[in-house]
Amino acid sequence: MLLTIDLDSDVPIYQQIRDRVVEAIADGELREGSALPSTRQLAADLAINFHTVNKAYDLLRRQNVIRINRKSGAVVRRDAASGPPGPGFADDWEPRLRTLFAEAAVHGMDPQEVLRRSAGVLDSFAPRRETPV
Amino acid sequence: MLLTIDLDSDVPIYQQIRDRVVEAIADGELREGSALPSTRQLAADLAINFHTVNKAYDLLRRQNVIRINRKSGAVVRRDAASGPPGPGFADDWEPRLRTLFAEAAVHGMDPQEVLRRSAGVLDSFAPRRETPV
Amino acid sequence: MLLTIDLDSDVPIYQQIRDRVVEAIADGELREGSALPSTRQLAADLAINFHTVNKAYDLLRRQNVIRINRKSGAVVRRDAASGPPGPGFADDWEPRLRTLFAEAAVHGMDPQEVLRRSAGVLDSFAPRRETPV
Amino acid sequence: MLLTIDLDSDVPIYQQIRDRVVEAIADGELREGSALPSTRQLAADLAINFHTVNKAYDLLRRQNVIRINRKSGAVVRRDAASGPPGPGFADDWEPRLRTLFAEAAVHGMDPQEVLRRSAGVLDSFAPRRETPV
DNA sequence: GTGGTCTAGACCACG
DNA sequence: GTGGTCTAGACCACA
Repeated sequence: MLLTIDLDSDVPIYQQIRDRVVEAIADGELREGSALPSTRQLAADLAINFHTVNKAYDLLRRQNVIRINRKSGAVVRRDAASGPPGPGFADDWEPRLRTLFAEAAVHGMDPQEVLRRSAGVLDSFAPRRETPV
Repeated sequence: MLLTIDLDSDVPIYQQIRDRVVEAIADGELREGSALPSTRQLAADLAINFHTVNKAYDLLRRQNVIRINRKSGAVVRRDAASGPPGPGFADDWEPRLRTLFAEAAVHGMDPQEVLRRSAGVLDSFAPRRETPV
Repeated sequence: MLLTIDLDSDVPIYQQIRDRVVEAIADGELREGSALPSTRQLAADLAINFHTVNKAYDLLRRQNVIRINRKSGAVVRRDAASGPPGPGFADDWEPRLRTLFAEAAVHGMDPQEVLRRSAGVLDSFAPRRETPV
Repeated sequence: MLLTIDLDSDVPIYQQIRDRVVEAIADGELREGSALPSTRQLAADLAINFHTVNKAYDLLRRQNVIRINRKSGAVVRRDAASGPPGPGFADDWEPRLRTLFAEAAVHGMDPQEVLRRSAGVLDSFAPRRETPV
């Protein structure tokens, strides 16, 4: 199965689906052009309602991660090789990074350890392919 | 004012308060033993319901960041110098890091840029004091 | 009642709600800061499901027309006095204008008549207030 | 190729075809009596299902823009010189204009700018020929 | 077959 | 009290 979710998590299911898809793209399991399962198919696989999958896909579409086609379903629209982020992206992203790192700092995680783990996560992602000519 | 919040954000207010307090500790503005404003005081300053502040403080307490005494109010319980994180902390924290980084990767932010910003955020925090003897 | 919808139209109800709200703002019936009815209240007034209103409000929020606050509900975020459109707006808007005008042209409406009606519609809108200092 | 469509747009393909044909007539690229490509030909050119083209042509026929003969295929039935619009046309058309202009107003586009763009679009259309005697 | 819309109702999170 | 989430099922639009 492509992705797993935790029904008991306090993170909404549609958000978990979004996160798992984004991670799958970063990992290289999905890449630009890859097809996602149909909403009803994925809903059946995860034993959840198809509206919830719908909401997740709609969110991914609004974030320009996938495109949705009536005929062919959901398709990955961008991956790491699809070009640099839009101008406003970092402004939204870095504050969240700051909050996450602050949490680690307060709980006593060493800055070197934070950096080490950061590098480790980045290394676990798929190497960036060259931008297609 | 110690912390500012955005009433129109989609992030719940109590969560914003938690985040700001955590960041203030990481920044060194608050340290172990520092007193937080009283719930009613902070609620008045932020023009919000004091139950909301209560909820934020309770969350911080459950996360071992502050302790709450009836007499002395809310006091910072730990900062970066208060010792290493508990055993389960990284298991909860790193997946969130992974999700955040995956988002950056998918939107095309260069891994070097991610690392650069990570180091920048860590540098903006207060240097670790020695653990008090 | 603030707005009326046509259940028999082929235009989706949530879209009609969006259109009516946008028109009410252009007409000056609603302005920046005006509160919209709560989702469940409006749903009851229109005798439709609250999820449909929810979808309409969410669409308006994504288009920066309203902001939604858990406490105070939906509030108008921008009107004609809220500053010029974002850079991409005209690129999305003018093609739709072109299609609409082409339809008029093909059906034989005189260009002068088109312009006359255009001016008439614009005159029916509220005069632009000065941007608040 | 006469017309181009965007398979990823949220606008249905049959609607896009209709729009492009109407615009081609307004532009003067097609005029009364011009033949449209056969459904199968156009479907092949656009790499879409020919039923979709059928649906678009049927819509144009119902809107009195083309007529369809088994023998001669689809032929443009009217253009700007084919006489004034029917009595109900403006009643259907102007509300859509109102909605479109309201959107521009709410997003802060200046009324003068709206009129300027309106005139620009009309100028880009083919000049009206005299009605053939 | 695909996704989109609307209805209906339960339950929760937030303030 | 507000909006948000999830479930469930019917029906429609599109290709």
